[in-house]
Amino acid sequence: MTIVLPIQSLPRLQESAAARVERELRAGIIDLTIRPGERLSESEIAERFQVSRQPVREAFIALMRQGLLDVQPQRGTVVVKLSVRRMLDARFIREAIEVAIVRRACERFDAHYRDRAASLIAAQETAARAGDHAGFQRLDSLFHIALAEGADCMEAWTAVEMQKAHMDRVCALTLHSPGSMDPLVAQHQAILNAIEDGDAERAVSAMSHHLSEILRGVAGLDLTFAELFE
Amino acid sequence: MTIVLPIQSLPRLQESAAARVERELRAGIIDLTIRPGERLSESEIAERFQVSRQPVREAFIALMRQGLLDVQPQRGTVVVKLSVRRMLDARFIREAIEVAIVRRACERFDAHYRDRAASLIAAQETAARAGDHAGFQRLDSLFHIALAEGADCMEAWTAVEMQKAHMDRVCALTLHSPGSMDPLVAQHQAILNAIEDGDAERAVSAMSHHLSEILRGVAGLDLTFAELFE
DNA sequence: GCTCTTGAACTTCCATACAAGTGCATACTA
DNA sequence: TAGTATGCACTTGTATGGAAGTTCAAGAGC
Repeated sequence: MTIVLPIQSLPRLQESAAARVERELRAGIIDLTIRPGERLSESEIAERFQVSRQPVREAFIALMRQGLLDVQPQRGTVVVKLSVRRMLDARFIREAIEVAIVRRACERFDAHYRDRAASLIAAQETAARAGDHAGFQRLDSLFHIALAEGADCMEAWTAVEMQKAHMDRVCALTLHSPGSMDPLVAQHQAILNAIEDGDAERAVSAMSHHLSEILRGVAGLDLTFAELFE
Repeated sequence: MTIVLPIQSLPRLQESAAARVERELRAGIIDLTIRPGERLSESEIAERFQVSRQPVREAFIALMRQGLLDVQPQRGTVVVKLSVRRMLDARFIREAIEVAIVRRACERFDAHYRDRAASLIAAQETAARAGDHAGFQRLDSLFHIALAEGADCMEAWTAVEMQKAHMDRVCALTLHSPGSMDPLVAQHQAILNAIEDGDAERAVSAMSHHLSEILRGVAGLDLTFAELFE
């Protein structure tokens, strides 16, 4: 007797070419490997990824909707420049949603994700001491996701993710000094503590403060890196 | 001497085929002309709109990102069914953002848009008396947009729009009784009054209450129209 | 009657060719 | 020289054919 796995029910074993191009381009745009203002072209990217123009085009359109590319018909496609205004707008929207998330988390928060959030904070301390910024950033994201999951707000998180990209892109410019991560860990702990206490107002103000502090050190970057800003 | 207008600086005179297909399909999906659970296919829609499959495909992908279509590779595309959960998630996100908008509006609100919001409320009263539900819905949307514009939060509104679709889709099921629009007008007025007074807490609770009342009458629809819900 | 195979008819995904528009350099004209 | 055509090289947008995968029903084999 052979056991037949329901393969067809899985999403798909291999992501599509369009999805791969979009994922890699997105990562490059956010970490500024692909520079703001840079001109892209469907055919050039297609050649680089060894695919046809069509999946590249679909990736371009998707990234345009996310506000990362500017597709100008018959003219060309450019990576949108950084923008203080756009960053502040992103922060405004993100704060609105994440504040609502922690407020709900104070009412009901899955115990499993409370433990997960706590262990993520511990991992962040380790990463901070090791000076592992890339790892820290990944753990930071996972912490916020854990809050959303614990509060049963994953749909809200997908809305946050789009905005987060515009904050991350500007933050990628900052030089990470050795002790820059420690305050963020403490802020995460403060948020989790407030949630565990069920203190909504404290949780909200802790999250609000945290999202402000993330952007500490970006002031003046639009002058230092003027060519990257619009 | 001939005057040459800078035509090339305009966005584009005629929207692309893909944009047109997306716009029309989206409208149909939201007003339930295209029924939840209905099966679509690129070639069928392409024939209906007299375009090739490619722009239809792009429209499908865009609508999938908005959570309105479910594109299953090599299997088919279906209009996602209505979902109470999804509607509540949309309301949660929308409330989070719109509450933040009115809160900001209490701090700074462009006078021009205050007048515009007031005139929109007046127009809503007229539409309500005439029993013009389609017109009322359009005016309702314009009112919320005016708030966002007045508070200088248009980026936030684009985030709201995506969620709004999931609420509108369920609301399209409700039978509009003659007096159902009057309370909504009053709620709009309450929101605007609070903003004019600069009373943030009152504005927030007015908006919150308004967004709750919009969904009045949808309770039990998932049982009455079980085949449209997942 | 039941199980398995097989093939036809669909689907979405990708590659390729062509259409249409933009910008720029070059050459031509007054 | 200044101004104006004009053609070329590029861009994105659309059409179409085929590749890869899924579903389903008909039919062979037991």
